[in-house]
Amino acid sequence: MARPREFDPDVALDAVMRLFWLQGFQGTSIDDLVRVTGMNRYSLYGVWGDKHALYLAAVRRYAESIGAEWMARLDASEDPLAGIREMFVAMSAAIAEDTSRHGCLALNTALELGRHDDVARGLVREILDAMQAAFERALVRARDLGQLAPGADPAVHARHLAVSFQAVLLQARNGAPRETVDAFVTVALSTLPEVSRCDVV
Amino acid sequence: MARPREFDPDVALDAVMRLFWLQGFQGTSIDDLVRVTGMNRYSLYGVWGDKHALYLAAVRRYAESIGAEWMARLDASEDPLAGIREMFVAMSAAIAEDTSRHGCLALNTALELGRHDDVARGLVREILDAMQAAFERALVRARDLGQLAPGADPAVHARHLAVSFQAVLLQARNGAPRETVDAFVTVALSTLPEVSRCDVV
DNA sequence: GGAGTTACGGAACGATCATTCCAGAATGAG
DNA sequence: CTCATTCTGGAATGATCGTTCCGTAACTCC
Repeated sequence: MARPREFDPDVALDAVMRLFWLQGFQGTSIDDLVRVTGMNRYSLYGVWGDKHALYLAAVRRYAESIGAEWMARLDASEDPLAGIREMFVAMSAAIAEDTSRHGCLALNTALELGRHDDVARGLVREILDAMQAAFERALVRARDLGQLAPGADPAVHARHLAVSFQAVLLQARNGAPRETVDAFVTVALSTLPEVSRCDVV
Repeated sequence: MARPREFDPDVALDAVMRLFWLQGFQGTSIDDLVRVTGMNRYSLYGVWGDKHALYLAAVRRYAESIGAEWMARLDASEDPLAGIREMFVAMSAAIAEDTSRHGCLALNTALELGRHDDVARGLVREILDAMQAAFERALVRARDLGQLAPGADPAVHARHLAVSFQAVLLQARNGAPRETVDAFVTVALSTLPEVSRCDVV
């Protein structure tokens, strides 16, 4: 019925997401987005609305792709406590290799827009809450498997793990030396309320 | 010999620092700075140079006032482990009261400018390293007082504490619920390698 | 094949930005 | 008082920003 579009909105949004992830909201111009998507400027407005709406769409895409992948891997781990450990180790390894220091789009959003923008802050909160919930699911599974020390509160430790994971991601953007990240992860993971010699006594 | 300036550079830099702290580098215009300092636009350039140089001066001022105050308090604590605990508790309390979500200027800088700006990143690194060193001093003092479990490495735990403190500050900007911050602090502080019943056994 | 609809490329607009220029005002030295 | 010097208020500059308009091209349906 009309001229077909020459772009794939999904592919384009992915490119947009990656550019915002790298450069931030204010640091990315519409010209940049036109260049990276190969799209027409006007079409870009037609599909997603203005820059702010496009940014929110990119953050949602981030949550549904990058974020969901990490959480799915955690949920799929047969040994939940080992899954949590692997998650931190994998992230610190990923950081060490990321010379362009992406960090985490959700945290970047919280820092850049969160103070003024209630919608963005709510979106970030959803993402972080989802991560916290994933940690809590893993801890509850661990408890049911008898891996947890009695009296340990999965909710409290899930909060700690979620914030700790954010701390690691912050170091990513920050360019902290690997030994700092490793030292942090080691000590942070030592809080996992696993059944240990000490508790058995 | 000439017309005297109508402003105090120290007072002005303080106001500049607070505005950058709240609004970020890109989020603060020269007009904003003119307004908040009451200074002349041209004088502002004359004293500090361009916007970027002014921002770096503000970050240095932040380190020398706000940052140094926290570290001095830690160094002054008679009971070093208690001093560390109080530092985290005081910060989470301060966060809960700060409805405008300042966060930490050093971390904000790392996130906003750190990817491109080597000078800014180096400056932030100095600040964070200084904080880590302060934690390490406290832990070494604790060890000398016999408060630390044998075999505990002050350097490793100092890294953990420094990153954990950053994590708390991140929650500030983020607007996380107080219970999350409290849960994190409680668990994070439980890693302090204090002599305990378990170790005595 | 013509009509209607949608996408395209690019120019154009108004606002805001960092930075600089300029004319007048305030001071101290001679 | 006069002059050199420095500061002040505000206008001007040039670039970049997000957003919109417009003439043309490509496609489907009748």
